[in-house]
This record gives sequence, structure tokens and C-alpha cells, in this order.
Amino acid sequence: MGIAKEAGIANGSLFTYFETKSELFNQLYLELKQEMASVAMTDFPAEAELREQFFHIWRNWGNWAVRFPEKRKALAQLTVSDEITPETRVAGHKMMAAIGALLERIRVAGPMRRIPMSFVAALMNSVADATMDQMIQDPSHAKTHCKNGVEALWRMLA
Amino acid sequence: MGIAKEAGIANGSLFTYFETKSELFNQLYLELKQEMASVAMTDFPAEAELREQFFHIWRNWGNWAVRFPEKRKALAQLTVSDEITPETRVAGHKMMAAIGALLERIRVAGPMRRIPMSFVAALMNSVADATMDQMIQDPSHAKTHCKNGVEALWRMLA
Amino acid sequence: MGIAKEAGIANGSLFTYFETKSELFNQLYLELKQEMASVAMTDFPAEAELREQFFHIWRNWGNWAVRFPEKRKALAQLTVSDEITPETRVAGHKMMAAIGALLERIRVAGPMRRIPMSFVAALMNSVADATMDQMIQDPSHAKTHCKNGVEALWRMLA
Amino acid sequence: MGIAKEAGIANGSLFTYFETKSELFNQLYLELKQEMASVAMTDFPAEAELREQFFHIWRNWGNWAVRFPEKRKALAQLTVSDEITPETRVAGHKMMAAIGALLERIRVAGPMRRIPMSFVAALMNSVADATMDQMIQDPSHAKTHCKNGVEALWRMLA
DNA sequence: CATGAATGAGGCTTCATTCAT
DNA sequence: CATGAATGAAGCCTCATTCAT
Repeated sequence: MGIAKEAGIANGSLFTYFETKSELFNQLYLELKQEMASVAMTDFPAEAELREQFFHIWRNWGNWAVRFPEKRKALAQLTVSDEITPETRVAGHKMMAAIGALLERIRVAGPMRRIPMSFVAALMNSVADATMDQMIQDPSHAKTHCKNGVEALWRMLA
Repeated sequence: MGIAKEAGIANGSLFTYFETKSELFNQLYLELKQEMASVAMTDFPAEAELREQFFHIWRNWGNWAVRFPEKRKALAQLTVSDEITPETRVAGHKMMAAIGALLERIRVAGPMRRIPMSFVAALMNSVADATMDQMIQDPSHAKTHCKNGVEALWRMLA
Repeated sequence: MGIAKEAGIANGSLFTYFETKSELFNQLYLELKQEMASVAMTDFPAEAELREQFFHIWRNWGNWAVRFPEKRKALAQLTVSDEITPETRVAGHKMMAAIGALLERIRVAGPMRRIPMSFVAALMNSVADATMDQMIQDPSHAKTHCKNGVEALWRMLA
Repeated sequence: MGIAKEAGIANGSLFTYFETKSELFNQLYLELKQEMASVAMTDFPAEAELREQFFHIWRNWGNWAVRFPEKRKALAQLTVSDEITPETRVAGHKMMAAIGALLERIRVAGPMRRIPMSFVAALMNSVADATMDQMIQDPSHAKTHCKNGVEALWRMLA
């Protein structure tokens, strides 16, 4: 369909800002990752327990996914795209450092303490994706699905 | 890159078998789903407990994914592709009926008994995907990752 | 659509009889021309007047066109096709020699006596084509259209 | 041979102006019809008799055909092409409304008064085509062929 | 002799990219 | 800096033609 048209701008205008389609994708990926990271920390309850902190982040993600399903979809597609370079992926992960640290604290305290963090993170992401998809497909019960997803994940992690 | 070239045949030859690129994709999707379904049931322990039956299927999947990573990758890509029609997806799910029934028995007996089966199935699939990816990325510990994945999922389900 | 499929035979079978698509077209053109020529002379009233002889041929053509509209269409298309060689066209005209002679007798006796025969023949063909098209499009009044066409042409020629 | 190459432009450039090959053909058909219609009315003798008016149009057509044989050929091919939609044909006929009205006045006053206008128009077109072809094939006598053609048609019509 | 799978040249179409305005 | 016409590489698809069965 043409990425310029999809972005709603003149096809030539794209190259005022980006040298290349790949560059655009990588930059967009980082922007969306950044957005997910900062959305996650909105009203973060610094004094609460681990579980409540984790659930808080999850709720923020869910709200964001339901409000901006196109962003969620774009990020999902970019995540599996071959256009995103390893460097960009690393940079994206760094933006999630705070959440990674939180997950790490959960991991070492629970049944997955012997399992590599990378795998645990991958599992969290996959469950988060499945949950957000469910919320978007059935928005009238979004809150319930959100809770169900995080409780399922919590059983896995803690 | 051109799907004919990728398949190693003359570009025109594709259309001896398939009317259309879409038809090829849909048919390939079904074939791979069928393969996953029948691989899963290999040496199925009909008399064993639920847990052992489920772990058995999971191990079969893991072995298949490690042996045929290209098939696994192709199926993953087809699953998220827009070329696959809803009809094809339904047909694909039907091939998994036996596994679905098993999962259903696990679900009604555990903490997810109040949660829609479709969501539970989606969670299982997403965890399976993450596990297979991990196994393929780090094949020297494939068996361990396989076990870690299914145990994590089992904590979620049962 | 593929000329073999259109002919209702296996694609490879075509080349048992014809070296080439062009050869097939040229041969088919000649066959249809031959058919039109011999159909035209069916029950030819050798003793009748010029006008009646001409009308007789015209009626034969009309009946043929209504009975075999696909043949009529094929011939019309072949006639304007670039695949038909000048040699084939000449051969086709020779098959129509008897009708050409009749037309020539009409021409020299009428208002077009100073006009090149080739042009007169072209005019006759174009009026015949238009008439057959009309007959095929509105077969319930085919006879009327047939008569209207030849009478119009007769006013032109005689 | 590839319609872009034939037009002398890069193959992709076509789609800057037309969504589709079909659209290009239909639009070109209308443009050529429009051109024929407006050419026909050049210096139209509004006060002259029917016959002179008709001959005037015919002469205009003949001059146009001899001057732009490629346009004439293109229009002839488009007219028999399957790419031209019925809607486009109707639109094309509407452009010829003035000429149609003139022909109608001739028809009702002559021997074809009982014959459907559509058939009469088809006959006129077929004779016009044959005449233009003759003029283009033998341009040194173009004027004579032009006159011969219209006089022949006039005998048919009036 | 008939068949149909396989081929590849050639046509239509898309789309990232360039560039004159 | 924005625009959109122009480009051409690359993809999908058609179809005449070949060839092993």
C-alpha cells in the first residue's frame, strides 16, 4: 500500500526526515518502545509491593493497547519484522530497563530463579501480547481480560 | 525475494499447483498445522495422567521445532500474515481438535476455569511460540528450555 | 486465457497438430473462410437473377452467423488480427472467388462501376459484419435484420 | 509489447496517471471519441441542407483519419476491445449526440425509416470504418475514396 | 499420439526512492 | 521544507512452448 500513503503524507516527504524505509521503521520501533516504557511507569507506586507494582504496569499497558490499537499493532509487526536491526532491538530493551529490573526481582524470588532472564522476559512479552490482543478483540471485557492475563502470568512467575 | 525463486523453481511453475500466491500460503499453512497436529500425537500415552499427556505433546512439539526450524518459522509467519483467510484459520483449528479437548480438560479443572477457552488457547500458543523460539536460538539446551516452558505454562493452567 | 484451454484440449496437444500459435490461427482463419464460402453457395440458384443470387448468399450467411455465433466471432477477430499473414489473406480471398465474381458483375452494372473492386468488397464485408452482429444481438428479429441489411447494401451497389 | 514501452515512458510511470491498464484504455477511448466528435463539427454549415451537413462531417472525419492514422487505428482497436466497459461505450455515444441527431433526421426521411436507429448507426459506422481504412491504405486518392464512401452510404440512407 | 507438469519470456502492478518545482 | 510526478527494480501472473511419460 505504500508506507507514505499509510502515514498520510506525500510520498516524497518521507525522505525529508528519513534516509530510508528501514531507518523509518527502526526509529518508529524505538518511539513506540519508548512510549510503552513511559506509559508503563505512569503513576508508578514506588512504595507498593512487587506484585502491586507489576500489576500497575500491566494495567497501564492494557489501557494503552485499548486506546491505541494501531500503535499496538504496529509495534507487534515491527517486533517480528526483519527490518529492525539487532542494535535497535538492544536500544529498545534498554528503554525497558526499569521494567526489566522489576521483572528480575520477581524472577529471582520465584520458581523461575534458575531460568535465564531472557527466556523469562520472552515469556512475559508473549503473555502480554496475547492479553492485549484479547483486550482489543473484545474491548467490552477489556478490564477482565487484563486482570486474567496478569494473574495467569503471576502464577507462572511467582 | 520472490516466492518462486525462494522455492527453487521457475517462476511460472508455481501456478501449475496453485492459482495464486494466496492459495499457496493458505494451503501451506494448513499443511503445517496438520503436521503439528499429527506430530503432537505421536506415541500419545492414552492411559497416562493429564499432566503427562500434556507434557508429552509439548515435547513432541519441541522436537519438531528443533528438527525443522524453517517449518516452525514459516508457520509463525503465516499465522500473523494477512494472506491467511478466516476460513483457513478455522480449518487449522479443527485439526488441533484433540489437543484443544485436552487443554479444555485441564482448564476446567484449574484456576482458569472461568476464563474463555479462546483466551486460554491463545496463552498456550504464545507460550509455546516463545518456548520454541528459545529452543531454536539455543539448541544446546533445547531440552531444558522445553521443560522450563511447559512447567511455567503448567503453573499458569493447573 | 490460453488458447488450448479455450479450444478445450490439453495445452500440450495443440503442438501435435500445429507448430505454432500463429499457424493455428492462420489455418483456422482459412477453415472458417472456406466454411463461409461453401455455406454461401448452398442451394445456389444458378438460373436466377443477379439480385436473387446475391440475396440468396446473404441469407445463407445470416443463417450461418446465427447458428454459429462463436465461429462468426472468431472469424471477425481473426480478420483484424495481426497474426494472419498477407499470404493467408490472399488465400482466403481466393476461396471467395465465386462470390467475388458475382459482386463484380453487380458492381460493373451499377453506380460503383468506377470504384475499385477492393473498396466495394470492403464495403460489402463491413455491411455484412454489421448485419450479422445485429442478427446475433437480436436473434428474435434475425430474419428482418438480414433482409434490412441486404436491401440497404443493394441500394448502395445497384 | 508492453504498453508503457510503447508509450515511451518508464513502466512504472503509467500508474502515476492511471490506476490500471483498463482505466487507461477506457480514458483513451473517450478522448479519441471526443476528438472525433469535435473534429466532425469543425466549420459546421448550420444553414446548409442535410446532405451537405452530412457530407461535411464525413469529410472532416476523412481528413482526421488521414492526418492521424495511429489515432484512427487505436480507436478502431479500442472499439472492439473487451477492456472497454459498457459504461464507457455509452459515454462515448453521448459525445456523438449531435451527429446521431443528424443521422436520425436523415433516417426518418428515407428508406430506412422503419429500421431501428441502432442498426442504422452501426451501418454508418461500419461504412465509415471501411472508407477510412481505404483512405489510409491509398492516401494519394484519399479524397476520391472519401467521396465514394459517403455517396455509397447516402444511397443506402436517403 | 495425447497429456500435463515445467519452463521462462513478457506483461501488469507496486513501491521505495529521486528530483525539479 | 513539502510536494508529487517520474523512475526502475522486483514481484506476481499469463501463456506459448517443450518434453518426459
